[in-house]
Amino acid sequence: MRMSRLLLRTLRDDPADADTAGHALLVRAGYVRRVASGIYTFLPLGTKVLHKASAIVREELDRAGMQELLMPALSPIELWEQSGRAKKFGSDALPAMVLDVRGGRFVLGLTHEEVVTSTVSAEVDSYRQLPLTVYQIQTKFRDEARPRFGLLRGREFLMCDAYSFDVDKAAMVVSYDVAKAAYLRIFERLELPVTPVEALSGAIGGDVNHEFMVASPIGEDHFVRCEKCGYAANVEAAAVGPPHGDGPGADERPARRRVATPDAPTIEAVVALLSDPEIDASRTLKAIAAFDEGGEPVVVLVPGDREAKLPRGWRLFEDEDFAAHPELVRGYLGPVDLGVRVVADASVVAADHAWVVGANEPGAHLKDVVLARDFDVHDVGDYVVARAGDRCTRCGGDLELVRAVEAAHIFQLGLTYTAAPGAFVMEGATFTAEDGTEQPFWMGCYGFGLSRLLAVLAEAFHDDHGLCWPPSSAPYDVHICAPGSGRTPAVRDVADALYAELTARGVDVLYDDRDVSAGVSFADADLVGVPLRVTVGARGLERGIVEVRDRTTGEVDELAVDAAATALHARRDSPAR
RNA sequence: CGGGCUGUAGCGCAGUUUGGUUAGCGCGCUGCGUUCGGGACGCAGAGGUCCCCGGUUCAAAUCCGGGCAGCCCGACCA
Repeated sequence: MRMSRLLLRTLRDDPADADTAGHALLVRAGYVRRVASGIYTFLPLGTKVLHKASAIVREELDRAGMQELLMPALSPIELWEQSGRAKKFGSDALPAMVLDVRGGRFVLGLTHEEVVTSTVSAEVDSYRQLPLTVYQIQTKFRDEARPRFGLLRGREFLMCDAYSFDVDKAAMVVSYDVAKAAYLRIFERLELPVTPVEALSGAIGGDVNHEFMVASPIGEDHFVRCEKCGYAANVEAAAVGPPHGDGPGADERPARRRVATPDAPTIEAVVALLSDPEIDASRTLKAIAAFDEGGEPVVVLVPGDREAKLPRGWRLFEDEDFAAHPELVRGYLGPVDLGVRVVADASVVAADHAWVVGANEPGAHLKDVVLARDFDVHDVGDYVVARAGDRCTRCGGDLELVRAVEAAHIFQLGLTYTAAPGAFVMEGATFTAEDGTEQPFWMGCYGFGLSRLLAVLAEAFHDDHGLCWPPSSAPYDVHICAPGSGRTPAVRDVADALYAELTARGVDVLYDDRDVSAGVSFADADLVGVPLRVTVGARGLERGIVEVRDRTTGEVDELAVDAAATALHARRDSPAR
């Protein structure tokens, strides 16, 4: 591509609305432009990178035996009503965009379990057609509460989503492992270090699932990793081991007493009000009202300085639930003499000190409350969100906390969309098994954020001067600069010839044929970040050479003019890194 | 959804407090000339619904009211 013809304008200043270095560079270097909040145009350079990444995704998924198809972005709401997920629209978990148009009400697809399940159900009747995994690369829409970080969280984004269909659980696990391995190969080819972590499944459903996390300072997620045994999990899902401690001692402790705490419904407010050097948030108990999977009210206790984590299927109390249960006083909940089932995190039971707890009446708390003496718990479990320094449940090692971007997320859906009671079951999602019986499909689904990947790559691969693409995702293989070509015919002739020869050999070249100063040409080359820059100039031609500079390492080599094309072609195929 | 900040040329910004000629600056853009291997310089130009609607006033980018958009922070509850 001749740069004089490329739809490209580089910017000298960071755009005012860019909040990360990577995104600022994608805008400055002319890869993307914002159209509206969370909505972007991919200019030709950005589109090239999307195509390069998509090609890798397609190659690896095809190689894993998957088949590409393309489903509509618009789907009739009836499909979502059938599965029951329409009821979740508007929530954070399922922020769907819904459209009333001629012909009825449609949903702009934010994920395609319903569509793919009805499609496959209509085409597959027999176990002989299984296993089957299909995928698509398509634009998705989500009504995000707050789009941010450029391409990282948009309202419209490009995604690769795959769906597997199997005869039973064991076969599903095989398909899942195949997809997981394929995704790992994709990240390897993109040169992005990724960590698969155990995670929560949210509104998608299913049990086993993994997120593919890329460590990054702009990540919106955190995962914990055990340095010793390699266990890795999202903090929301991580199992946390009980801390050391013997539980409350048999020693004499002051009796519990009531203290007035008006207008102090939060832990911070209570601690501030008591202003007792002995009492910080860790000496208070958070008591959280929720419904368990059976719909029964339950109160969960965690230390006041910890974030709580609810088991699958549990649901927090909302305003109307508190209204319906006046005995549970919002902001002043405590375990003493509470007529509701109480469960506690293991760290609560292991602690050997007294607690400050809500008194179950507005404006009052209880001090010096001791487990077993003043209250009992019906069950002990793992109810806290992991944090750095917690112990690994597998090996007892220390967990470290890593900030990361969720680049992909894969799920073992099982029968969630086909037969599981109370799940998002679609009609007729069955096949005839070998024994002649009708059986539901066992499904998996596998999502990979492609436009988000652009943001992740830009964040991972840049320096002060611009982007530094790895060859696998770079928009071009080679960038030719020809300073002085506008007034030195020999330079122009050699550069033109090199461009023509490389292009003929299938090397993808960005040729800066603009009549601009050397400084501008080099600065733009740095900004755009093509892996190899070739400089054809009068200075080198006097010695019969051109210069090759590696954008990432800064290493400079010299090549004889007449051998340059051959050498660059060879280097493109096996980058010397 | 709550709070804060912002909206002026393609991009980055000043001007708004205290209303007053023809609304400025840098980058970018066009033309001519000089220069030119790390974002050159001179001269001459082009480019504006000052976010929108309404109001106050002789006069509004500036004051008032309402709206919209962007960015940031927070988001249940403990």
